[in-house]
Amino acid sequence: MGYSAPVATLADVARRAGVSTATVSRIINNSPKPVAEALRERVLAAVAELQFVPNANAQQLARADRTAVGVIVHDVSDPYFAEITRGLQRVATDHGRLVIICNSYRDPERELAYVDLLHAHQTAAIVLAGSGYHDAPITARLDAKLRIYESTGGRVAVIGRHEHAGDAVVPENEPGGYLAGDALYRLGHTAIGVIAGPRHLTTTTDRLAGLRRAARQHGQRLGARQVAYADFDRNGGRAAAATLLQDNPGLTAIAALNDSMAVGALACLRERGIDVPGRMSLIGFDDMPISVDVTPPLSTVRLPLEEIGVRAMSLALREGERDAPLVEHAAARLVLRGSTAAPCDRP
Amino acid sequence: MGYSAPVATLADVARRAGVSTATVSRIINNSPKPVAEALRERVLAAVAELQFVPNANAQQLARADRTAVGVIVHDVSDPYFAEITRGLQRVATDHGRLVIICNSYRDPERELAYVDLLHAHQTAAIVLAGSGYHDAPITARLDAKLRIYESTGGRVAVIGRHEHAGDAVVPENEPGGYLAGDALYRLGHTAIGVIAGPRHLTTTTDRLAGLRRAARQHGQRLGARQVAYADFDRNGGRAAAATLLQDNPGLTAIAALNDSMAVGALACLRERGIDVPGRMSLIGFDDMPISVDVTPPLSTVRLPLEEIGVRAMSLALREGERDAPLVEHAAARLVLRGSTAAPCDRP
DNA sequence: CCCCCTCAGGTAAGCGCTTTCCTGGCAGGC
DNA sequence: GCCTGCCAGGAAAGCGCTTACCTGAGGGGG
Repeated sequence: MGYSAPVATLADVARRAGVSTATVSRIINNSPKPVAEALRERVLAAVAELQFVPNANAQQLARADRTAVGVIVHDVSDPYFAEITRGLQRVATDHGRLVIICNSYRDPERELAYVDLLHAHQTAAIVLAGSGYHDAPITARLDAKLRIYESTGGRVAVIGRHEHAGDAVVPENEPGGYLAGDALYRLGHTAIGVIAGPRHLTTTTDRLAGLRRAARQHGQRLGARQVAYADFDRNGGRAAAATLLQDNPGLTAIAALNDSMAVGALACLRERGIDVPGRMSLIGFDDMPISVDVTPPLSTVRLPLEEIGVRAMSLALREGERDAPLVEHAAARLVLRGSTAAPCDRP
Repeated sequence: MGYSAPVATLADVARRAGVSTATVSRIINNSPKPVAEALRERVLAAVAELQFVPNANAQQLARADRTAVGVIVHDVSDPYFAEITRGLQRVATDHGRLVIICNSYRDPERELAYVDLLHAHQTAAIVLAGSGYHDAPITARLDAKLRIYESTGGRVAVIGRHEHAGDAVVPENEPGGYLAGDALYRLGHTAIGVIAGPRHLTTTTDRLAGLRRAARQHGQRLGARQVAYADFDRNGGRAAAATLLQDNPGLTAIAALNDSMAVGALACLRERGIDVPGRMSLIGFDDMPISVDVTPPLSTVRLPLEEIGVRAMSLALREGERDAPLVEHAAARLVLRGSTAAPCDRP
């Protein structure tokens, strides 16, 4: 134990079975070339005895085909990406592909490094699942790396808005933002606060743009104090809610740019004894699985996350020459649950 | 576009720079062997011009060292595994290791296949994060495959109880179950129902065993009707809660064997207008991040999930000969929040 | 009865790197 | 001035497979 025995190779198996390596290779790969049954059995026996496991690197090198696919997400443990990943995985597995999941942890440099890494590993495709950045140098470098990868035969599909011309499935972030805003204004709210994600993410700006459009259409506008930027997670939402409350005494509704933040906001509101939706309406974005289980259940804008994953992987894996890039949109849908209501009369 | 240019190789770079492949290799790998500055620049320029990205498979094959590590989980999108994975990733990244995440989707056959796959890819270590199975043939095959992998120099660390002698970090499932049961009995409950996970998972039986021990100690016992088995997720919990309610009219408390199921049970209870904890106490297990955000906040048994991941990866990556396997325990801790209370007097 | 075709199986040339070992040029010492 | 030692750089041998091509034996037809 702990003693590292010499690894059995194809050649060992061949020697043991008294055949050539070519024959062994054909047998373990179910090559179409016919092989006598007796030989096959001898070889299989040798494989078992030597506990031979073919070296995948050597196989990859010798074969021409690329088989694995890479996925770059911000963080799999974030429910948003977890859902998308589930969809990605499903399709990849159905195609018999191994998926390599890379977490960039929202670090653009790491994202770049992962593109190179997946390129180096000869993956057949890369799916970029994170939001795009408002950062020209990074964006340009990313695009360049993806192009190089594509020029060597790799396929790329991105989720969301990226400065990369190619296959993409883009969630309707702007329309979704509009839906959330419109719902709130229609209910009669006029003093609305927004909990936004990091400024440099396109997801943030797109959703926010939708919200602003709704405001405009209802003759309102979102002032600087009405928008609090924070991290796209529960703690970010909680902190942003506190800021918003402090800066906008008359607030009657809050729109959070994702559900995690909304849940954080809910916690903040609960601590302060502010009834939702009695004294404050709250709407989220994404419709993560747990959103129905908080109290009150969260009104939100639903994005078909798993489906987005499915479609992105399908694009990445689609056959044939791609004359023109395919851009699919994933519809946002308003889901009204218990956390939104008309504003109460001022007491 | 879409036109697959011939991929630049090390040899191309060497030719372009007018040096040997050995020199290029040394430069791009920062080999300790000194190289004249002029050459280095020429080579780097050629690398950039040709957009050379080294073939990782060829590198792996030529080098002796194994660098990536593999992780096999049931499902990354399950919060339980998402948390563990976060810990695993962090440590691996700190060690500069690429992590390959494999989702078995709770299919033992797929788990076996992934062990082979990770073996084939020459990963330095495999971390098995899912629960063990009560299924002798599967268990034996898994153990055999892991042994073979280890005999070739691979390192293995498992999380939870598996029939594999080796490094492990095992969550205190039995003690945790005891903690949950004891808390309920101490509050005065005597009619307790249990929402259990799949019978064939060791996690289920271990937690249940703890619960039974608590019952015994309080002069009670858990009858067959008091235990409902279901899938380890929200829907499973919801269905199981309904069954329990139907079969046990006098029930005053429910222990769910994980938080997802507890959340499902909560939904069931809410639908039926059964107040928690007024008419029914509820306790979960794991303490997932969202457990504080449901209403009432969930009492539960906390497992340090991310830490478990950290420790498992540290074990897998530890240096040196491993004379004896290291088995670490991860302590379960009772966390009482709002979903548990003394039983109300019968109305 | 011989020739040629067929086909199972083997031979060997890579796949794209790393690394050991070797070479040739230069400086320093006697 | 010649020999030794040192060092930058190159030649080439693999790493463990796959596969195009070759070989030799057996069978059928003329």
